[in-house]
Amino acid sequence: MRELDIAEVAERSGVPASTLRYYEEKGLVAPIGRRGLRRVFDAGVLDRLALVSLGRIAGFSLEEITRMFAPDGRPRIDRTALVARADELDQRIRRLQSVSRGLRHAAACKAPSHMECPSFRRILKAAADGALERPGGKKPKARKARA
Amino acid sequence: MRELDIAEVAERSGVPASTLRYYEEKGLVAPIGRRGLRRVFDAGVLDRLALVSLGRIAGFSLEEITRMFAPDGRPRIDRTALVARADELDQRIRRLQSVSRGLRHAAACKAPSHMECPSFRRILKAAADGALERPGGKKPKARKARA
DNA sequence: GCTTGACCTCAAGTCCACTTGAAGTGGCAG
DNA sequence: CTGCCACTTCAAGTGGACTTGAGGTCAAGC
Repeated sequence: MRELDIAEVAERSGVPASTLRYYEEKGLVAPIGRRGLRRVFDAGVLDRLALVSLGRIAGFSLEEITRMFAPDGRPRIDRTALVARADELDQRIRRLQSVSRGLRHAAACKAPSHMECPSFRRILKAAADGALERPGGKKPKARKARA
Repeated sequence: MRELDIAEVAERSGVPASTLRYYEEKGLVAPIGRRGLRRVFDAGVLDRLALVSLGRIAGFSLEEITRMFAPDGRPRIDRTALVARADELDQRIRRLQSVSRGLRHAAACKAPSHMECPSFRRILKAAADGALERPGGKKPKARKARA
């Protein structure tokens, strides 16, 4: 079991030391001890951080991630919740694909105004429709689309 | 050309009046005039807002959106930049797909610890590798992955 | 033993996209 | 003409995720 000091963890994970302290405060990671004042981490923290990273990318808040894989300390996860999240993520992915198509269309379309193009409008709508009700917390935007 | 008051725009777009004022301040939308103090919007603002929404979903900051489709006022867009953005977005989508797979795998995998599973580790790596260098501004996370 | 400087703590600051609140204005129904 | 209240302005507040700064500690090399 390798012991790492905070600078090594920072270097190997790419997560700044200040962030590591912040994560510790939030209960996302924990040093296995101290050498004087200095934190001593187990190399396993790198996996932990990778998991945090995964969660962040998936759109979870730190708070959610904390609850997810560390109610006690083990990476215990509610499998049902995970699948639900994956479903949400897939939904988001589909919208992003719409947006990507929209961007490419906008780049290619010769119409003077993109808004005149039916296919662009359709894409726009597809992307916008999903804009409501975000889980992770990126952009709720519209709660009552049309009265 | 229909004229809308701020409440109508808010209702039809789902964007709160406070946000519309904020957007105006940021140069994202503009009323065509005033009736007394009150803003009067052209119905076209709805398209504009849809475009803003599209941009937000794509991960652009308001600042970027402003520059993108309104250097002067028309929806002038740099097509090359758009394609570049679409490419970035596709890259992001691929990472998200990795994350989705990771979540589903975590939910299904019977290994006591996910970290023991090679396929999970692979997925994790795929997701993490792209975690650097974000455009829109969601999470740069690591600037110097490994020294 | 002394200096060095990486590490520590804690409070405050930053960024982004908004939201909220207080105080004021004025269009329009009655 | 009056009064209501939807609209206005401007300043300040919010929240999440960090970062920064001031001031302090201590392990280690000289």
